[in-house]
Amino acid sequence: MAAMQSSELIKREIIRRINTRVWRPGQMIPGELELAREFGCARSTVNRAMQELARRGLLNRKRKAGTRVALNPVRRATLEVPVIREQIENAGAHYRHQLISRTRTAVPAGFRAAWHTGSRRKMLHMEAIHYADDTPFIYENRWINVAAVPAILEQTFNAISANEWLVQNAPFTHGALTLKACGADAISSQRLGIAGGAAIMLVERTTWTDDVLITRVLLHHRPEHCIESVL
Amino acid sequence: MAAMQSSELIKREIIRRINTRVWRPGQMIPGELELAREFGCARSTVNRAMQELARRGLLNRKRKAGTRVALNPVRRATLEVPVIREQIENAGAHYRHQLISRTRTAVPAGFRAAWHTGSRRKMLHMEAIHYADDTPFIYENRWINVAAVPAILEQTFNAISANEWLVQNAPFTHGALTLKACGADAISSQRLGIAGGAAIMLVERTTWTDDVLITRVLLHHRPEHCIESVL
DNA sequence: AAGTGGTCTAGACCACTCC
DNA sequence: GAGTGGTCTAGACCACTTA
Repeated sequence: MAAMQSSELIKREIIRRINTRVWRPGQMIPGELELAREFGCARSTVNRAMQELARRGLLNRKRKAGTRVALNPVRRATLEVPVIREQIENAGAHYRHQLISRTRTAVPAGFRAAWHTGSRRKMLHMEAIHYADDTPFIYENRWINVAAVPAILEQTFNAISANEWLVQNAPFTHGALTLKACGADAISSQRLGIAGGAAIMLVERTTWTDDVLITRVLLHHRPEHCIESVL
Repeated sequence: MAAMQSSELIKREIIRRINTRVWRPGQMIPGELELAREFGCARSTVNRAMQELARRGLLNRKRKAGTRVALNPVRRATLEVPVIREQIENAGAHYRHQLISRTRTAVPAGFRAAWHTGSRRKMLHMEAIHYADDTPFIYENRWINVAAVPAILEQTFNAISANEWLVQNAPFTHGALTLKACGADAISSQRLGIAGGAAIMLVERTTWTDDVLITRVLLHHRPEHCIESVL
């Protein structure tokens, strides 16, 4: 094997050997030292290449046990989650949002289990509609933990949506995303101006910083809405 | 600042400074050398930490220009796309699949534009149902480019599903994923044993190796199905 | 032209886990 | 216990971009 120059080339060569069945699924492949000798580079260069491929799911690595080609490579699709305004503007439409309600409220019973905060009256609930060229695009139903983001109370959300304000002012350490198809209920069909029962994409996002809940939002999309991603 | 020990701690410290507004969105942050001195570690350790955060979208890095805190951090959700069998078994259910049809056919007119292959009679079309504990979980509607995977013709798909066979035998270089909510049509509602018009999650996956199309599949999920992910 | 990040090296020590 | 990957260091050179 000719000497290679970078971890990028090493990655490609490893992928090539997997795809051409030189190394078969489940099979153990040579260790870092051996590959470093073969490729004429330092071990850490091979290490970087293999860690990247393991992160992508193509390799399974274990200390002492070595590195194996993944049996059923778990593909990961990367979904970009932009601010709603940018999502709409990137589609070439004019963005506008409208606040519908804004109340301090108790946490709905169904949420309380998932809520890590004990207090029951410290939630800000709000509804808004995001328009793309005057067509309702998303009906947003959001709860915000006031204790985590006290500055939220000073916001009117006229100039900037809660979505965008939170992205800029309440960074989170981790979050969960759930996608579900569901029939539009009375409220969301009215908000979106669509027929009741129409199939809509419901996106739920919840974010925390260090186990303190920041916000939970339900995004009801228009029926035609597609979420696209690459593998 | 006390000396830190690992790139993991450095990452957390950087995140902390971003979250607590020590470093504000859009602001330039110190260079690798300066942080390495502050944290009492090698530059490459800082480099690893910052590259990871840039990959996550929290930082924007440019040579010579330095590193800045991202203005509107585009969050990326990582969707795991496992083999359907594993998806069902991981949910604790018994997996079973049933082939419904298997014909060589022309490419449906609606697809031909997206198809990069000119030939019209070289497609294998198949339908299957994936069961979780004897409940129809996914109705699969798949087209396979025979020219790209000739060995597919020898498969009966009794012992192994097309999904799993392709994952193991037809590695792809890139793919596209589309998620959409739609009402069940006559066929899919019958296949899944659900009411017509019920909101179901429709997943479309298309994969290529080097611009040669391998397969395109429509997965019709049960109405309750949720797709979960982390941010 | 100069300063920043990107990558690589050679070596070291450590952590994990299989034997 | 021994062998593997995980991480770190100190130094080097290079690539890119801004000034």
